[in-house]
Amino acid sequence: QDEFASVLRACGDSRDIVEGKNIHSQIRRSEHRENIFLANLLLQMYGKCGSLADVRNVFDGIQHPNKFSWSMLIAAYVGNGDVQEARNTFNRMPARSVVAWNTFLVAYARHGFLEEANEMFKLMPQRDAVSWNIMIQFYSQTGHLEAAKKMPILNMVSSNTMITAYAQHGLLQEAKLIFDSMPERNVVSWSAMVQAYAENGQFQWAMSMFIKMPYQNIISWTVMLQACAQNGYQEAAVMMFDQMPCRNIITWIVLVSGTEAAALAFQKMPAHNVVSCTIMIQKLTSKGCVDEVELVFDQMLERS
RNA sequence: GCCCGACAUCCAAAUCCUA
Repeated sequence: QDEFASVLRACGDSRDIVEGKNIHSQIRRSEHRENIFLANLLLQMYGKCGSLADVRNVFDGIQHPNKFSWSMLIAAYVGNGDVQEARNTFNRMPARSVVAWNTFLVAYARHGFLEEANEMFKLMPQRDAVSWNIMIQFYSQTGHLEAAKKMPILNMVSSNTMITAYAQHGLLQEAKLIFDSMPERNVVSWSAMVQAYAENGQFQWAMSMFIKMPYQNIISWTVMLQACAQNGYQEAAVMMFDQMPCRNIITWIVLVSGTEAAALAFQKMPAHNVVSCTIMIQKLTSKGCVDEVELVFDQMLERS
């Protein structure tokens, strides 16, 4: 049922495990209780919500897991940092799809296991564009830019990854060269360039990219907001924030961490999490506001 | 028998951690 499917997706995206479990029991009571498509989406939802016990439970209830079930199980373990279980699953699955290989490759890549990732990549029976892109990202983030450069650019994601890789190594011209040579660009390409300039002190270029991009989303707005704050444009940052068509908790956090009026912004935030409280505590600590630190800290404990 | 067929893996935004 498409109805169940889209609600499950939404629960996964918003990490709403309560609603997710609610849907789960509705499915169990419905004619779809054996539906593997919905079972797979349940796996994904529980994985995103970080409930590995439920993931296992659902998986064990599937009579004949298909390739989607298996790779979602691996993805759930990888996403929650359980490399051991991801490996066990990978080893005991009957037929390993490219996606399963890729998903598991990500586990090694995220943990910076260079030899293991290289070995794995070499052993793969097939490699697709995603496999190569995982390696580009992996080499870049472990500081092996030369190795990353040797990889083929297969699609837009490869290019976007290389833009970020060059920018993180301070190589703006190279990043721009990739950007200019792309046959087509998406919002990620543009945002990556905005950030590339911003992080390398080229505020004007960042701004001009931001204005030129075909459309902005919440991430590009947030990147630009941070660009203002980072480069010392306090008023611009506040103006930016006020003009934004949409905001989420991360936007608010960037405002709190990047501007002078942190305490005020912190109070006005519609919601808080561990990160927002941590940043506020850091700010208050550096100013020696002992009482306020305790207040925020207690708030944070209450919440979790 | 063959082809096709919903759902999985990679890229851009926040603090620290991830042995």
